[in-house]
Amino acid sequence: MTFSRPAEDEVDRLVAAWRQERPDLDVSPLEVLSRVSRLSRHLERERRAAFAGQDMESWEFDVLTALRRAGKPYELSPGALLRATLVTSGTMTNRIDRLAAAGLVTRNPDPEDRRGVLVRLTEAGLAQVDAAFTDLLRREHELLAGLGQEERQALAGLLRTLLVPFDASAENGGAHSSSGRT
Amino acid sequence: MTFSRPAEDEVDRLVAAWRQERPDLDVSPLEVLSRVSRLSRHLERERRAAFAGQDMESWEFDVLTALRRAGKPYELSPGALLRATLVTSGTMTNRIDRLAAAGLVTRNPDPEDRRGVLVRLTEAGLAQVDAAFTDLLRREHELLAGLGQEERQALAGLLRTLLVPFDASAENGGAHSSSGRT
DNA sequence: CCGGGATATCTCGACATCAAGACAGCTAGA
DNA sequence: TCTAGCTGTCTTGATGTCGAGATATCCCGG
Repeated sequence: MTFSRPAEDEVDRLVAAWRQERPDLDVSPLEVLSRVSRLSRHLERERRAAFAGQDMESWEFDVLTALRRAGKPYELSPGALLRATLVTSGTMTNRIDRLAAAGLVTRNPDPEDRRGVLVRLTEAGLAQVDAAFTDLLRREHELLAGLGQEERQALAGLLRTLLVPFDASAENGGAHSSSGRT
Repeated sequence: MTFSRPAEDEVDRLVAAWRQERPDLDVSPLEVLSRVSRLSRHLERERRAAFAGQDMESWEFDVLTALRRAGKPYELSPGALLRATLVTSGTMTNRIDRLAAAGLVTRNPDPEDRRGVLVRLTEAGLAQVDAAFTDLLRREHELLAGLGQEERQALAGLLRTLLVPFDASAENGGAHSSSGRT
């Protein structure tokens, strides 16, 4: 094996195998979508390992950053949080329970809607999320080291094109207050 | 709101919020990596919904396609399967148990290594995976409708660059037999 | 003012995943 | 040949997530 072939990834091998087995099908969509799935899985694994060092779980981080982004007073409804993190309502209730038990958020009644609840970051929560976020950015910056500035922008733009249809259909939801998964 | 602004996605909003709250940080990595995570999550949700129509779970599909890709006799070890699907060994044992109970695979002793097992697709498994895969490709093709041929290739290439370091470090694993997540 | 439908959150049970460790069998070197 | 270490698979217990449904409240039209 020489040294200079443009590096192959697992998806290249996977696609080649499919072309062998099913030459009748156009498997080219996998070149993009399979890479998105696999990359996401690797990223998730990295995040998990990295957060483990600072007593922080990946799911905690997702919720806390959504609150942090919202700005003072760092307060969002469970509904806004579940739209931001793309989980179901049952999952979010459970997450809030545990974050509250850990003292990172408080759960307060919404003065304007008696069905509602407002989840607010505590001092401790704010401190933890700021530390973890700074750290995450540093690590993610390294993951992108292989790409130049222009390439990153191109990549971001292409991904946005794929993402817009999904985020648009969820648009109605709730006053598109905040949202997004870090 | 006019109609022609270049469409925004949730990540644009998320990044804008961070720039407001933490102008001291360079959050540009999120433009790429947050989109990868969110897109993957949306794709997963789509797949789940789509497969539900044909008595097929997303995790079953992942395992069956890995076997299908391997070519006749559609047989791989649990180890190869877990590397292909990026799950842990305990998860794979559990998956194989359930697939075998459903009659989609059989579990046979490896004649060359008495610790080993070979998982093989049954006729029923082969039929199911071929049907599901054809269907998946059709749907994934539609998801990419927003991009032209050249854009897809560019996107695939950029993602490969990010993926190579991960897949390379796993390279040693097991005779890089097959692998890949569909 | 009332009823019906929408919305916000929570409850509950099923289930898939992970992490760590148990164990049998392989393999290379003394 | 024996042993030490490695590999491949399975076991176990904890945990997070989903999906469906329950409940309370809101809001609009009549």
